[in-house]
Amino acid sequence: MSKQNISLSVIKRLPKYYRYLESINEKGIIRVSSKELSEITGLTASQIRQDLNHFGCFGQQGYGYNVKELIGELSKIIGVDKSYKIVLIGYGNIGHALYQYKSFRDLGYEFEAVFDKEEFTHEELKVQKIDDLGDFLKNNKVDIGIIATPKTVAQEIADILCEGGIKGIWNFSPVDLKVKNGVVIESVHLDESLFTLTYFMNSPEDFIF
Amino acid sequence: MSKQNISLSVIKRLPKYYRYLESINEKGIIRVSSKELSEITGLTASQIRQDLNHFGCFGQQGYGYNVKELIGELSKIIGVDKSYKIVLIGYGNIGHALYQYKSFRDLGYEFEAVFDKEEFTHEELKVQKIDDLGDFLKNNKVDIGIIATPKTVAQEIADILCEGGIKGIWNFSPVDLKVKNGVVIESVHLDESLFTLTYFMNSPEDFIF
DNA sequence: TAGATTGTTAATCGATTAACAATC
DNA sequence: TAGATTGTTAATCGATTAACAATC
Repeated sequence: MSKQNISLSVIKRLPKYYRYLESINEKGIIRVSSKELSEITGLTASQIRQDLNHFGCFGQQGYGYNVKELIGELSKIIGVDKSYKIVLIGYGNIGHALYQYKSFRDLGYEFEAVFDKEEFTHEELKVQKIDDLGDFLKNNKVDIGIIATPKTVAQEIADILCEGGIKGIWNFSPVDLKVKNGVVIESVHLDESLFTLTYFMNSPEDFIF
Repeated sequence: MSKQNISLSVIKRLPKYYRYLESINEKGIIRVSSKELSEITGLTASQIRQDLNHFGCFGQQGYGYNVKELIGELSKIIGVDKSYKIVLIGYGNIGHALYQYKSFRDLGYEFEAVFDKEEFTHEELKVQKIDDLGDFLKNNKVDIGIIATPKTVAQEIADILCEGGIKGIWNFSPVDLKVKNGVVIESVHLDESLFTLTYFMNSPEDFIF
């Protein structure tokens, strides 16, 4: 039941469970079985039960899972029950979109500061000069750095973030960053996603989803 | 050597190969071995060779792969050698960012029209009313629909897109869309990505990447 | 109690890695 | 030719699915 040895495949499914359970909960449903979850998620009931059992015994024989309770457990497992302090680097198209995205704030992800190449003010938001990032991190405890810069400077920014004691990087630039052990990287490679779509559009015989 | 039976794992790696090869090419490097590719991508040489051999014999014993040639082959396999016509639905934060993103245009992805709840004009771009999407698709051949709407209307939009004969949907709303067979869905679930990051930030012992 | 459904072990399936003959 | 490196088969490893005893 230790957290050790849990595979990436399992972990990547946790947010999906969380999302479906939230939508079930919004409908006012109290309990759900792995079979029912299987039907709406498209995963097998067996896999759902085994995934959850990596973290604990949240169900009850003959009953299934209590929706609210399971959401609570998943929140703790994923860590969305806590709040996180963020710095955003790169206030271009994507950076701007992420900054505006309200859902993340509601979940407890708080933007502490925004940096770009040059300092400027945009609708009451003071965007700071990137040169001041290092100092800012020295004086403020920040958990997550979002990199939404051109790929040419992404690694450089990552280095500053690591040096500043950040715990995780959410990377939107199309490069694979190298960081010291202990810092977590999660990348959103939009180019790769679009290419995957493109591949399948040209391969009508491929029905592996 | 048929395209049948190629697993999703393999296909998801193709864009990565493409990206690394482009960067090697930019450095003016002519040839590359699977061993060298292994070192920069972090994948095993064996896996790289086996992945590529699903699509053809692009290498040469004792030499390796010609960088430009392999890029050309990958372009054809992925389908980035062609151009694609896009409609964007939802011109909010993310929709706006995607519309502005220059790289995609350079690669041959062309925005034919943009739709939102109400029609309006923004910096010379005429955003059309969503009610006109169906008609637009009847009169224009469109390949890809990008959904960047609130989740409440995403499935409804997907239905209109399918009805309109679209081939692929790039979905940014946090739902799993259901479409008729033959239409390809690729979703970018930002919430799931952020949750995965969050999970690992709270699990320092987990070193499975 | 009888029916339902979990938690968990065992069986199957698929993906990755290792090895090496072929050959440039 | 000798060295390097591919393409491909076989071995290993890991993830998914099936099955079922436990039990609510």
